[in-house]
Amino acid sequence: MARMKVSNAPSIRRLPSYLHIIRQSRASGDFYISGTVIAQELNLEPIQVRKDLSITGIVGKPKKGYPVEALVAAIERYLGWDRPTNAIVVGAGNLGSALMGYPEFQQHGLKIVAAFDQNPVKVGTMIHGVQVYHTDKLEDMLPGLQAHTAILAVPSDHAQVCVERLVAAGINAVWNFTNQKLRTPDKVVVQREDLSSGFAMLSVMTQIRDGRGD
Amino acid sequence: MARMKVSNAPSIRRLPSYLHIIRQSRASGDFYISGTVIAQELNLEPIQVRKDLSITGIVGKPKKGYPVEALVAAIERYLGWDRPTNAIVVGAGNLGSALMGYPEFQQHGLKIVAAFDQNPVKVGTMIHGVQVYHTDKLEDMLPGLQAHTAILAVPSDHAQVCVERLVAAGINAVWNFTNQKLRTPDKVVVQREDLSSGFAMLSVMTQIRDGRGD
DNA sequence: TAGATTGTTAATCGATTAACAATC
DNA sequence: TAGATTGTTAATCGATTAACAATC
Repeated sequence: MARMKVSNAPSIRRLPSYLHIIRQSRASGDFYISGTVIAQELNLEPIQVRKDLSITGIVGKPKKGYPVEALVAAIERYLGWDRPTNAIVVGAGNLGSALMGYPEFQQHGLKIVAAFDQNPVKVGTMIHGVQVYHTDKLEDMLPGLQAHTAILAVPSDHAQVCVERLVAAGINAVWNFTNQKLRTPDKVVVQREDLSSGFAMLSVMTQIRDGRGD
Repeated sequence: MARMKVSNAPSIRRLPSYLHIIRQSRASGDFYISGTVIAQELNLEPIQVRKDLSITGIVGKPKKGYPVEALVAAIERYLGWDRPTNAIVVGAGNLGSALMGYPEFQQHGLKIVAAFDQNPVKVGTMIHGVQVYHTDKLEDMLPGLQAHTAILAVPSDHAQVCVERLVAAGINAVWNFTNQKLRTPDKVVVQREDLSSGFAMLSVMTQIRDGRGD
């Protein structure tokens, strides 16, 4: 499983955007929303939206679109966002703190139940309502927290050591915000969030626009 | 240009990881690095690394690999990271502050020259060495800052209004950390960084591993 | 030299898009 | 009803992977 294979990955990545729009539609009282409207909103092709939504199993009505309530439920269910996920933040620095305060996570069932850090100045404080513990307490506390997901935001050079400890203590899903490739046992799922690759895209798009000749 | 079309997008997104490893290799005194080694480090196929690197124009030597120094320079050049990019951060909240303190940006030639925020408590302070100004000063200050890139980290409901002001004031590249789709003139390049889609991937991978039956 | 590694060309794979009949 | 929108099937497109001759 060293490299987890997910089919439909591009579709899955688009689902949260759809969910966002469909929830807005629900909030404004609509009962149906068409793929055409969603596509318009996100600058996509309607056929792509229909294809993506088909993975949720919801069928639409010609002329009306998809039933909003059922679609929200089906996307949440497909993503596993219909049940709570407890997570810990490891590394309560700038980025870790920002993630603790990120309001949207609640809408994904993601609950940050504790943070861990080496820095004695941070230990014992609350950041955005989350208690910060010393990393040494990790093994003691993790079982009681009912959390198997870790949001990793430590300095890059601690990343590998850190993840090994996390896995030993019971973590099996890691959202990796460091720029390190992590070596983990097969059963551990890792999603790397790579800011650099986003900036690479922005840089290249800028150059092309400015006539780099591509 | 409403939807900027970039060929090789997946390759471009991988280049920063390659660059990171090749720089490490350089730091440890190597003159050559093979695609095989890079692939091993990142859990990729060697053929993919070779294909990706070919877009930089650097040719390798059979049996030895690619010249480290030339490859670093070529990737930086391809990404436009060989020349400085001045950027402003708009929204000095949790995420905006974290981005100002993100050490890796320096290695990409990205320099944050100012931050803007509505909050009077923040205005006038320095965050990670970056001066925070009131958003009202945007139009006055931007011309003097020589910055055409904005890192957008305002609350989602301000995103659209905000980007319109930015564009009017001279911004032509936006790194969008809000969850909003932005409507912008064709000439403006936008890269959206969507945390939700990353979490969607993590959630689905977890479910598959736990036997959702996919 | 022998063999590891390259670059190229072709094959495969998967995602996007097009076409269109079905239908509310 | 007329027409917008759906779901399906097929075509296209682009990215990944395989095969292999060239070569240091």
